[in-house]
Amino acid sequence: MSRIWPGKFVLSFLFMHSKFGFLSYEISHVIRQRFNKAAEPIGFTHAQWRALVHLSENENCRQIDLAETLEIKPITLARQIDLLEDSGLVRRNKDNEDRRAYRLELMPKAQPIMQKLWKIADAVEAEVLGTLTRQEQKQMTALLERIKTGLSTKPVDKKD
Amino acid sequence: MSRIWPGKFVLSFLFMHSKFGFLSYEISHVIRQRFNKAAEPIGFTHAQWRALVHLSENENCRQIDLAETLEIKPITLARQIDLLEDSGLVRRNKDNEDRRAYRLELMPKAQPIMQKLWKIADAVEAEVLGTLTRQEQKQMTALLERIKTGLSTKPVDKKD
DNA sequence: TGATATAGTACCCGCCCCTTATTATACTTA
DNA sequence: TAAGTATAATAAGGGGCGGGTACTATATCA
Repeated sequence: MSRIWPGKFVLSFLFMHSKFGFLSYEISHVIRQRFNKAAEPIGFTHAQWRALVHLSENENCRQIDLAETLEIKPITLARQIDLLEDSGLVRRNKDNEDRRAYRLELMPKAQPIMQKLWKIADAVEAEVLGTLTRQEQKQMTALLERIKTGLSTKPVDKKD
Repeated sequence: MSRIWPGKFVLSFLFMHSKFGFLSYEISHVIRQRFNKAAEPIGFTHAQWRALVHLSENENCRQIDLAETLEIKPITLARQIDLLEDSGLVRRNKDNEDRRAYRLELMPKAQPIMQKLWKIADAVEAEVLGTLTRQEQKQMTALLERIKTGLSTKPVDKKD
């Protein structure tokens, strides 16, 4: 029993488990941290930021649709919308055709704030992605896009 | 004022902000969710899992070193170690050379559990990465590795 | 009309991480 | 050796983000 390996369990790694999960988590974690720190003076978090951006890409949508886009539960989104509404960046408009639902409207006040937040987001990403060439950055973003697309077409194990 | 764009703020995207931050977050979020759901019967979370793996790669390290590896604060790690110690997977050994510090030891009991968790992690990743070819998976992991390496060599803005 | 489904939310909980302050120990320096 | 500083770990307490369940109001279907 040769004990040339530094740890008892290192053998597990001879089978080359992928570390994609850890890597993507750690990197996105760092991005979130840095964004939150930089955006704290403006008073917004990464989660609210994410909601804002996805909302701006799909304005006047219902909460449930936005929640699905964000891959979070409606109740979780409701909290973020509460905050954004308190800040005056978003308004809940009663849906004409379905009185249960709201349509989310981005208020004009959101524009300058989103510009600031984009600046922060871009700066953080530039810092994080700095070690890659532009070519590599594009490549990786494309790969991630494909993964994400694959996720939505191949749900976990919905029973229906 | 041509209003051919679906939303008022879509113009922001003409400048092609990178969505790497969102993408990495969303994907890692899905991975965590699926891992946690699958690992719940065994009684461990993704955070504990992460600690276990990094510990197995660097056995007998001190908490502060492991915390740095994990990119979390020592107090945050201490909680995870509490749980892992309660489960009998990890033991805190007093450091001979520094009586303030502990050396973290993986207990034999950890091995079978880690095997199960690796199975879950591998399955989740296989599912998530399924849309990419093996070549592309390697490519992307390599790129992420480089990003992560770049992160540690270029800290946020430590003042020292 | 009654049964079922859906949009949103209130309430409560868990996980993960943090800030600040504290204790015990180590190191440094005078 | 004594004082001051730095460090490893922890206690206390809190916040952000997310979920489960159950509820209300409305919609839809039979």
